[in-house]
Amino acid sequence: MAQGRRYWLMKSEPRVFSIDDLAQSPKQTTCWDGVRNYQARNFMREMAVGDQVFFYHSNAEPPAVVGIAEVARIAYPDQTQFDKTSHHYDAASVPSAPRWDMVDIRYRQTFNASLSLDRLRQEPKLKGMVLLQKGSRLSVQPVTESEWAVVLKLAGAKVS
DNA sequence: GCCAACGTTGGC
DNA sequence: GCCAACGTTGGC
Repeated sequence: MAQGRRYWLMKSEPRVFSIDDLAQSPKQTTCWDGVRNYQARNFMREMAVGDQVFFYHSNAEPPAVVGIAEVARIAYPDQTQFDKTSHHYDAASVPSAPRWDMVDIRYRQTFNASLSLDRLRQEPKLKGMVLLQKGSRLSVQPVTESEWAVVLKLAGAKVS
């Protein structure tokens, strides 16, 4: 295992892009465009290839961690910021100094039983998770190694 | 669909 | 540099 491999959680609305969509993408890989929050962007800039990612369904019934992906490409400019026809267009960003980045993530697995937000809240060991903090809305957030292990265990997922 | 919490913008 | 107004996120 690579030293210092890190763990993250990324949110997506399943009606927009679900973990099934990721699994069915070419090479089971997608670029994570559209992030327009500086904190989330900064976390993506810290990512390394091979970092592990919990795939979280937000605005879902129920909201839940549904599986695992991994970082396949480190941060690079999100082209949608320059696309006037895109929802994510940012008139204040210029190609010589792109404001917004994205990473590529690759599908790894879908949990047999997804872990609802409710279930996660019931686990004392996960009290500190960024996801569970009051008012937390970050769409890209760090997960500690111990939180990663606890969630995996709750999911009954095979550790590889 | 509501609205609390949070981030961003822009007037001053 | 303060802060009110506004927009967005995302659980419920």
